[in-house]
Amino acid sequence: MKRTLLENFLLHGHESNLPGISIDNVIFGFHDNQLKVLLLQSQDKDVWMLPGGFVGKREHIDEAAARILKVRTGLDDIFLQQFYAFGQPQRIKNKILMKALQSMNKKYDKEHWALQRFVTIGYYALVEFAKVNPHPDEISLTCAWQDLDKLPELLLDHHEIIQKALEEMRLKLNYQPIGYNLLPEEFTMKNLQSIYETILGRKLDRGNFNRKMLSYGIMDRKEKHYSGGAHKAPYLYSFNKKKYFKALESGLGRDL
Amino acid sequence: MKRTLLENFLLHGHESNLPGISIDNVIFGFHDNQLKVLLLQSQDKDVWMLPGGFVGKREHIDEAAARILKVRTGLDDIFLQQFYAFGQPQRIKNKILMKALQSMNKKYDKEHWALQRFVTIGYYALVEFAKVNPHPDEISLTCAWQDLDKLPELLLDHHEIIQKALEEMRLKLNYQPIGYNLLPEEFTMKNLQSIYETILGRKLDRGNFNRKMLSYGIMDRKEKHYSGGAHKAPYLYSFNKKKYFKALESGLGRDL
DNA sequence: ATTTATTGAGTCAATATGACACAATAGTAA
DNA sequence: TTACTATTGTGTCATATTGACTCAATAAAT
Repeated sequence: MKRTLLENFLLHGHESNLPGISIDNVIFGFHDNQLKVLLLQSQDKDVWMLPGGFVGKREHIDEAAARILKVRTGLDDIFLQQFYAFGQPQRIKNKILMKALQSMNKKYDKEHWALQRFVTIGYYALVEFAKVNPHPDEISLTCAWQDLDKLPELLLDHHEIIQKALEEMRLKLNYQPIGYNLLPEEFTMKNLQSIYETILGRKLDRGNFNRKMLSYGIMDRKEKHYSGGAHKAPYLYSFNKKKYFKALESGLGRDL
Repeated sequence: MKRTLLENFLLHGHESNLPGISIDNVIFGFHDNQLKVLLLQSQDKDVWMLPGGFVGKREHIDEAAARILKVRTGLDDIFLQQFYAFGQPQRIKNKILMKALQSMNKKYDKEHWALQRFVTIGYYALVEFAKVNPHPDEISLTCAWQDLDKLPELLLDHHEIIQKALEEMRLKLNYQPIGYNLLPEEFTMKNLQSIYETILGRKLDRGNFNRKMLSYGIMDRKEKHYSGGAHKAPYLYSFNKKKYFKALESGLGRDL
């Protein structure tokens, strides 16, 4: 069954997809006060890769990215941002797909559409960790969250792609609802601070971070406190969506 | 002669270029205290477009962008930054190329490689206005600088592409040598301020801008004054390249 | 009951910012 | 030569922001 899907795709994919263009999604989630990336493990078991795919002949590249995201996470309406196109001439998806082709005992040659050079367009997605049910596909064994700072060996330039995603996210931190999309409805100030620290790549002072975030007036403090951890129980907050998005228009921390 | 080049390109371009991918350069220059964009006018005379081109089968997309830039400006080693990929399914280069094909009286069909949908990758370039000698090509009549705020009618989504270039440039303003690449060796503080005002899209206070720029310690003040304009002659400055690039690493205006 | 790590709140000096003011001056007009 | 004008270099000052730091409160663990 799975084999049939893959066969069909390799033999007929060129009829419905654009040649030479692929999409790779860097899917970020937040758990245990750490940023995670959703990765696939190939059947070889030794290499991990970003969940990617191709673009339909009449499909917007943004739609393609959303479709691919949905396959992996089951989620609709997810924040998705294109950030860079990667176009080294060595970008050829040979390893994975060649094995697949060989295992099919099909005839194929170097001209096979899936063995050509691909320019890949990177998107980063911000998802709420708890809502995701990772979903492997026909050429992958595993689909799992990986710590950003403990990434396994990755296919091709996928390591570079993740780094670039982080860099671009850093630039847009004050203009996009990054905390909003990564966190659940209710969260602690420390949760939010951890996200900022990871994206900015440096530690922030707790008190000052607190003061600054609250000064934007974009969060509502709940009566409830977080319970479960040791030590003093922190307040829970949620974003005031209306004020948050209003503030993002001109950029957090930027003056009118 | 020109006809032959174009013919050759349309008939054989698919052999040496990647299918379905193009490059469009937004080339910025600075003159008369205004930002300008270098545009091409098609033979139809009514539509302008960004200077673009295709990617060689073994060429890095960055190299392709640099090659295309060189053809237009004659310049090497120019600051060039990829900023976005545009992939609506309606992106078909029909108008211009169809006319060219028709005028050749060659047989062609809807499957012609140049009439397929293209995903275009946008780069912005920052060039020193005075060093550029605009250079039209075989399918263009004119190649000229246009004011950013008085753009003529543009092909396809090229207007959107220019806007996006500006937006992305705004985000990177503190991390890229934007003034350095747009200005000549010596310039006035007002020149620099005009660039910032255009990119940020708002007026800045003269005195405060002055104070802030000088506080970075990245500019050397010359003994000479600018002469030519009426009124008090301003100082000339030049960037201290070493300090400038050092400061950009952590971002202008950002703390350590 | 005591310990412990963490939280909420606050202090305070140093720095940055925004909004102005004002004298100096290069070319222009008289 | 002189007055005029628009622009420049520099400075002021009240206010806002920042970074570094305290300290009492407190929830869970011992």
